[in-house]
Amino acid sequence: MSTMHDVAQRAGVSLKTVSRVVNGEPNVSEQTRQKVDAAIAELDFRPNSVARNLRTGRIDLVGLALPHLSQPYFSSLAEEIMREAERLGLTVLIELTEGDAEAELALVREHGPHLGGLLMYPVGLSDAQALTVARTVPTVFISERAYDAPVDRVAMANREGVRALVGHMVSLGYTRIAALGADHTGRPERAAAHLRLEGYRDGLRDAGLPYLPDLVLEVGTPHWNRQEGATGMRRLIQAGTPFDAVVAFADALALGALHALQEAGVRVPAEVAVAGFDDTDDARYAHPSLTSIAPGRAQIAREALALLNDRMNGTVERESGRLVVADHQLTVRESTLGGTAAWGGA
Amino acid sequence: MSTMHDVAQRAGVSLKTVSRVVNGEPNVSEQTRQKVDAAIAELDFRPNSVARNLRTGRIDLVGLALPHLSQPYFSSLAEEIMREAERLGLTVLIELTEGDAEAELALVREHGPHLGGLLMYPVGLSDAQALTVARTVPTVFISERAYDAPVDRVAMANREGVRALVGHMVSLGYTRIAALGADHTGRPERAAAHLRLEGYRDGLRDAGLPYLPDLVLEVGTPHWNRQEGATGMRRLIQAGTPFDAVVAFADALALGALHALQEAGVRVPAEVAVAGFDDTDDARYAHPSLTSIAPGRAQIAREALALLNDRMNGTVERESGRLVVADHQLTVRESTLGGTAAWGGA
DNA sequence: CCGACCTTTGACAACGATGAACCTCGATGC
DNA sequence: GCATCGAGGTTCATCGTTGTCAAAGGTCGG
Repeated sequence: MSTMHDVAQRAGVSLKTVSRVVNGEPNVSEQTRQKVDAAIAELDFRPNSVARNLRTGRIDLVGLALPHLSQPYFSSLAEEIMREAERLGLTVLIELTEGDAEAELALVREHGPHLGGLLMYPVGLSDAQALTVARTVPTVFISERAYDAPVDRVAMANREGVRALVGHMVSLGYTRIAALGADHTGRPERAAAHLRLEGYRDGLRDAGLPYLPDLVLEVGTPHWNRQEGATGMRRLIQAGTPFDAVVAFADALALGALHALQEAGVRVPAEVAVAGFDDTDDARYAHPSLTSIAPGRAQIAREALALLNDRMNGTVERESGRLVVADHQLTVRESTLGGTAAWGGA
Repeated sequence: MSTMHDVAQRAGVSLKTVSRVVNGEPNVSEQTRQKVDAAIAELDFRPNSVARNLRTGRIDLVGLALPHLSQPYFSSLAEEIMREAERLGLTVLIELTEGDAEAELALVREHGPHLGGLLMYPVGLSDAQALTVARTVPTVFISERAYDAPVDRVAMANREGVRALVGHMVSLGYTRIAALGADHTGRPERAAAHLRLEGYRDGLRDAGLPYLPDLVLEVGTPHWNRQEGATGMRRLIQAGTPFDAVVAFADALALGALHALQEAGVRVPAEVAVAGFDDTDDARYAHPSLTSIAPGRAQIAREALALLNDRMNGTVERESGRLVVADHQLTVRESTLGGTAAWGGA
């Protein structure tokens, strides 16, 4: 590797002048600039970012702390964030927390000081711990849970999204709409479930439909997965409570429900309509393809990095909290329409 | 952040002595060591890795270059590698190449010099380019394609795995076994398809069964996905060629095939058995759950990092090539047995 | 023609750590 | 008693950049 020193020598100028050219600083004559540029090209010089970071104290490395990578939502979120970060000239370092508060904190202790900023999808963090994290390194949380602390957060339109889903069902004439994925424990880390249930109630209220507790299905584990969806659906079918639509709080739940319904010989959407939330690839490729709420992943990535950029540049008050809620979009597919689109279609 | 200087002052020793303690170098009295350790603890000092890297020229950051993160195989591979790397005290920097040779090279040009090592799942790289990459930064490729260049590579047991699948089918009494996912273009980046087809032939030969071209289904795009699997399967069904089993070269293809079969009213596994390759989560949760070959992801991660470690430490000849093929494991599930296990079960 | 002022450039220290070389001091060998 | 040795410690230069400051040279108004 050639260094700035080599370039300076070759161009017959001082080190500092090369630095000026590289960083596009003013007060360099056009002639000098060209000489330096030529030398840079000839030597294939690239500034050593390690040395630069040491000198400036700035680091263009931002951490991305996620519980897992294997769940589609997280891997696609990571992809979006990496793409957006590249556009901003930032490098993303992904860290896995396993959804464990201890690991979340350890990560920040360990890597925090060497990161320029941090995007975190927290799971176990308490209000106080979230603040601790944000004080260690410029941080933006991507989380459905509201923190009682002055921290930045980007969230999905949980409530509005489900409300739109219910509205969609109503507009198609369905009236006995089940909710799948509720949580009644009130645990703060299940905030997404709570908000989505609120959205469900909003939707019913909009339509003047009654809220029927028998149609609200709780699921077990905190991970919304297909098995939980199938189990919940089977419970409803066996209970014999009549219903003509299912709004699941996650695509995985909806896919499980879909399976349980087909298993029971119920035709979707002819007899029962189903919709999910997240707009994962699995939803698109399901059979029938699944109506879902696209939570604006790209926007979440963009906004989160924008907020983080502000913090890294110090252009925002230190102990302040901002909230951005991404736009949602209703994506209608076969599971609520019964159209003739081929399997795997849009 | 406190620096080594602060620690030295607090412990009443010189900077270098602190450095010795931190790095576990010899020639420090027990007494001094304790004083320094105490000071480190009190100040919560952590060595600035940026400065250290600058001085030593060593970096504990290894790149992981993958085409995507959204495909389950890659995200779970990434998880395994990150876990293993942590055990080795290495940090992993994930980079997305989109499967583009240009991007793969650009990445190496751009980040290569700042990485201690690189694990790459190459897609577009030619033999010569692979060598260029390996010369820029210590590199281990994770790839099914053999490179005609002295580079390290870790691969799956493509051929053996499919051979085992065919053997499994045969042992269950199936005799007209279709292969789904073949490639006849001969393009080197489709090496996995070629090897798996070889394994298919091996399996037939083992059993004394004839190779019937009509049962070998090529699929379109280079990405093995569900749609391609479904399309291929439909083609075979329509052709009317009798078959009683399908060995798909990827789980995604198998899932698509499963769908096409069910769509056509064919019962799996009662009428036709289906198996895949990769042992993804989707295979486990499919209905019926899918028999598959587990390619030894954990082992791949472990071996790849072991090879890379050697290179980073220079304990292996510079221009040399080593090959590790991971063990495969046949994972039998409902799609070939028709057992009574509940949907979503193991 | 002089000082004020601006532009262009360079010398030098600094970021925080580590490696090389050197110093000190008590113990050891002959 | 003197050279030698090794443990324990220090000092100083250095990695490759950027920030600070000052010097050199030019322009311009008075």
